[in-house]
Amino acid sequence: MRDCTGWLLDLYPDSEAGVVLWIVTQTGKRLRLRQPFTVEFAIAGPAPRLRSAWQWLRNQPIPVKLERSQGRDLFLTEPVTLLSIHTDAACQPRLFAQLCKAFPDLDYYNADIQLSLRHAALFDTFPLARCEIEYDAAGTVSSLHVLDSPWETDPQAVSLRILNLDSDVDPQYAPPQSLLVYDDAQMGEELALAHPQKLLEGLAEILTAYDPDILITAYGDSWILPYLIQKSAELHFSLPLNRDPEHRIIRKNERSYFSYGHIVFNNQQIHLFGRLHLDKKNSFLFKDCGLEGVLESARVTTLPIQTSARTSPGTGISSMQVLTALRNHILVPWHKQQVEQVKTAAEMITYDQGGLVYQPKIGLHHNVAELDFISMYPSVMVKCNISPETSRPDHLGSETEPGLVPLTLKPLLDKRVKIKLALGSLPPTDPRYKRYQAASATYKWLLVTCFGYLGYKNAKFGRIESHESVTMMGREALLTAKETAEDMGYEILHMYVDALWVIKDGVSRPDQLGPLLDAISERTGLSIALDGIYRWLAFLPSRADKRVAVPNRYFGVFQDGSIKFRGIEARRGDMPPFVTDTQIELVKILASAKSPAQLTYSIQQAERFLQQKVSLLRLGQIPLNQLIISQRLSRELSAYKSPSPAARALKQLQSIGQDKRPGQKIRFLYTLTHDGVQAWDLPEKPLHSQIDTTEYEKLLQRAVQTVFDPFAYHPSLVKETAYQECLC
DNA sequence: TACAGTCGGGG
DNA sequence: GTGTACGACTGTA
Repeated sequence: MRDCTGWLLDLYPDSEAGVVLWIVTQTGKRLRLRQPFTVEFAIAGPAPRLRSAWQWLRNQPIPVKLERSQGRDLFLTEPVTLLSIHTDAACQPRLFAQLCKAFPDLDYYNADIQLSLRHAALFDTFPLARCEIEYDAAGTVSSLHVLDSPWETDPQAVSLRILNLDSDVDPQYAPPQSLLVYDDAQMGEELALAHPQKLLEGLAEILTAYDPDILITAYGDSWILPYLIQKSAELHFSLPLNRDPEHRIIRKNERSYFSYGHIVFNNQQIHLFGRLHLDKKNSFLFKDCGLEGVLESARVTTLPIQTSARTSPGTGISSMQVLTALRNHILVPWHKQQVEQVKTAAEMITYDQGGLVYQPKIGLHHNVAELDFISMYPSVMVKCNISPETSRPDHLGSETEPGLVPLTLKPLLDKRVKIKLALGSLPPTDPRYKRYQAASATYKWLLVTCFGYLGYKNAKFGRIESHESVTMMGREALLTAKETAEDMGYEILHMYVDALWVIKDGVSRPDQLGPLLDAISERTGLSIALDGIYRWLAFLPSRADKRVAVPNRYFGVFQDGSIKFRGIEARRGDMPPFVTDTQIELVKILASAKSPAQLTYSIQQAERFLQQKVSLLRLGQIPLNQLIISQRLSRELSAYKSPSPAARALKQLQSIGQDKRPGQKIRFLYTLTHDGVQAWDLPEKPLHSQIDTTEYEKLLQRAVQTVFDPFAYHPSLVKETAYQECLC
């Protein structure tokens, strides 16, 4: 018998039986261990059907242990009678698929659960958990103890070997000539793509010598790894991308799906075994929060690192709920079917609204304080114990046992608060600072998504009534905050879901807001913080009707000089960088005015800056990539009923055999050509003389108007003097 | 003018 | 493998 202490790098089903565990030991060894692992799932239904299923299970080849049992379905008051099926982890997905095909009418429980979650429920494991393990000479684990928890803020760190794999240029802009292979110290090699055999040999040598734990690529999912795999096959070369020789690399297909009212495109994925492949271009989490964020997300969701890097926070929070359910012996339904309960008309009025949204007072304001509730909705869920099983408001607070959702959220919220507090007192140079920031940003997404998930009808533990309870409590809290502020002599300029903007004569310093913040926290039981005090802030009217305010169109500058803007052109992803940058720069110039008196001067400065930009545009001196419009395709080309610019650009691409799927972005320029646009991904770039500058001036004019309007200033873009200055 | 198409939002 | 809202706004016909 041997034993070791180490960190769990990866966990997946063995091809034969049980699970494979990869351990990075304290002494730096990489161990591949196996552990027998039996899993359980269950079916419910009419007794005769369960008897038939019992017979069927007895007569099929996969070994199973069957028993009658009872379980708790969160959505039912009575216990459910079950036929529970115990089988080996490696066989369960196949057995479930076959059983489900033979008995589609039964209710399935705990049937489609990630292996890592099942393991976590039993052994308290999670990615990078520190473990103490006993195993025999054949590498079979006999005991496993986890020594730390995902909720520790400073776990003993594991030292991982990281290898980066990029191309010399971004393949989106030009065809790459070589691959760059380098470690974290930026030491590495450049391998020419022109010589595949030499490329493979060079890479194999590095992989063997360095034996990385994590392979971080740019476009490894969509291009580099598929390319390497294909070349290896063609040349009969054995490239050690994988660490586990018994497991083949798997490719998960690309797909498009709906999320948040948009169609989203997910590229294909390449997963390795025993080594982790992370594609930084195919992971929102990686782009947002870096490797630290990816690892942190895996730790708290218990999803495998390669999976957690590529999934949405919705999947993450859902996994956490499933884990809570498993640990508390609550059945996890498959294909949750649930209808909204009938409500009276009166109930509809109180329930069926979202967050509280006010009409802001249009125009320019000075010394405005913005107060934000911290993680308002998740806090409400925990504080009021809102969960699918405790969601009716007449039940609110009456449950003594915390529900599934609060139980899941509590440790996450607590850890985020702990980290945020620590961040406040740490210097940015502290080694923990970066990790804490990444972790906080990661948890933020998990927490935010949890609320939406509560109201999603296909979520395993969603229930629309819980969703509505949360928004109702949120509205109440915001109204309480409003009353509190008014009681203390503040004027409310605006309220929006979890934030309010207030002013009061003589209040212009953060410390003056302390009593108000304390009073609101006291009266609502929720944490609220000062986002900042604006030197000035402009709430914008609707373009259609200048008398009507729009709840989320504003821009302003805080006392520290940082600017904040919502809903204006620069926030939109479909504006060309030229317009976005110019608009932001204009706001910054106006922001440099420390007092209303200095504004006149700043406005003049802003106008001069603007005239220069316009001149450069007309002279064709703005680089083409500053003029690219990027839009998300919402459908197939044939499904477009009217030829939008994006559709016309897509048509151009398709005519040269390039395709874009719904959810992918298409980039184009406004041109003076027949279509009025030119797709950026065509081999030919347009000449500057073909650019439709009036179209860009129109976009710019609009963005400029947005910024200058609150200052009652209306510049025209044509100014001969500035134009001539640029000509010289 | 009506309808089609795109975007943001939370922190 | 997991949020098909909702309203502001612009473009097309």
